[in-house]
Amino acid sequence: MSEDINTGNCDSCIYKSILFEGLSSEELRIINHNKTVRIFSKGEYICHEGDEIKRFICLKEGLVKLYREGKSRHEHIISIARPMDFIGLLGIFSNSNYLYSIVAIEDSDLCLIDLESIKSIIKSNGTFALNILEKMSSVSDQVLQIQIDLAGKQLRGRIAYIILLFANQIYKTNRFDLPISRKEIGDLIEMRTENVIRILSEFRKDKLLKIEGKTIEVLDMELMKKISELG
Amino acid sequence: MSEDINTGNCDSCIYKSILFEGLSSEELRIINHNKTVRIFSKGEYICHEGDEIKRFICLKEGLVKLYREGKSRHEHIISIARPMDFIGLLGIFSNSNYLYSIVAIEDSDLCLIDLESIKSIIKSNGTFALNILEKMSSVSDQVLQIQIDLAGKQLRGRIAYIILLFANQIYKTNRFDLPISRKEIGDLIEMRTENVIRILSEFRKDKLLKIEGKTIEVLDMELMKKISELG
DNA sequence: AATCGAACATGATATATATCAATAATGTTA
DNA sequence: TAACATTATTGATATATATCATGTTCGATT
Repeated sequence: MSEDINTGNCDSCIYKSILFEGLSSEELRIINHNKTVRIFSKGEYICHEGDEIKRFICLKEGLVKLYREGKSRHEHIISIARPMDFIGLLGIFSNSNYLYSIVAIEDSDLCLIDLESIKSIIKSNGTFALNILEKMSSVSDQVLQIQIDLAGKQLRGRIAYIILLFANQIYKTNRFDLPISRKEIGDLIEMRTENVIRILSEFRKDKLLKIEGKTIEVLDMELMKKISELG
Repeated sequence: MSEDINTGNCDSCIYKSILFEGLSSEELRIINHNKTVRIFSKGEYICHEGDEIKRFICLKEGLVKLYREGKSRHEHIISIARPMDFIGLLGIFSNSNYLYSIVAIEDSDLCLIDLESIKSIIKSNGTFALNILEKMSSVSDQVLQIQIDLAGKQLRGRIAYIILLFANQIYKTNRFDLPISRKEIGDLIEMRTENVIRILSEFRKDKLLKIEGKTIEVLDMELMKKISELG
């Protein structure tokens, strides 16, 4: 386990302009004194399902996955979160315990802010309150949209959808390294590992994708979009 | 179209104690003057996908469905909302337009509050802000949980899950009238109408359910729970 | 370099689900 | 009441997906 660090200054943080814009210097001081900045290595747990929620978590750098252990079936990945997402998003203000686990899938730089401090500032600063409401709403909404989008698709459509999500939303390039295994892709879009592999191979044979291990290149973006939408 | 009415007094509203508890009398006056109370008949649209979001919608009585028109496939019902749900929930603070349509599936009594008025009170009253954040978070979270729960199940499990949702969450009784058609159940849990009917018949033959048209009685609650969890 | 386990890959087969077809029941309108 | 449309139902079949079996590749460890 790495040590907690509190070096990062809020003034230079990417979140300052998004979230903490209108805060008074006193409010910023509170945040600054009640936060922990820490690097989590790939594979390291950030929280476990059932843990008490004590921190408001911001992802500064890296990539994490939120997932639930299925009682009956396999692990279900709820979301892959990237910087600017408030990864403690869902239910953080309505539940006292996490409904999912969070694990770093790349080395990640996180800022953990004491939740009570955030709540006290919400109470005292309405603009901040509205701001945080908008941001949380947006992130939760995105997660839900993805679940709904996926629910209506069959395997080919789901694979195309998730590849495009990585290409266009997360890495913003046609060529990228998958941060997760084929099994984890299956956990994310509810299909078996074998079928993930099979359909990726199909897309490779059909010249839609170039695949070398974890490196994926989207060769025919238009057709991928069509498969994702209609699939 | 029925006429807009503004008779309901906020003092006697079920939402007052949940949501508007700590408001000053001036703030309550603002709400009271910027709201519309209206009955929507069964089948009537409350909003259409794409409409601009201008109101904060509370369901006082009745039942509504939120759904998206699928581009490729069928209609997808996102949620059946009941009183105490803020049905304009998802993205109301982060989007300017509705991502789904809302239709009354029973005669429903709604309170439509001007969204800007709500926002201005959020800014001026931190306790209200935190309160609304908690409630919105809770409702969004529930919707997401249901989607995630359903994603991992096969047909029998999904039918059991949705029957239990109606029995335990919505109507709170073992015997109730389904407010929606078999086709709509299919739209809600992503399966074809024929299979909804088939599996309901199966459950009837297995003495799990008693079915007379739209009236459903859960005969073996324990087994239904097991099917729902493991399915 | 040898060994081990995990991830990747492909084919054969079983199972789950959708689709198609046909009919019955129900409600709605003229 | 007749005529019609919508919903509910069941069976036969096609398709999609999961499962099983087996082998290969890759990376970590010794």
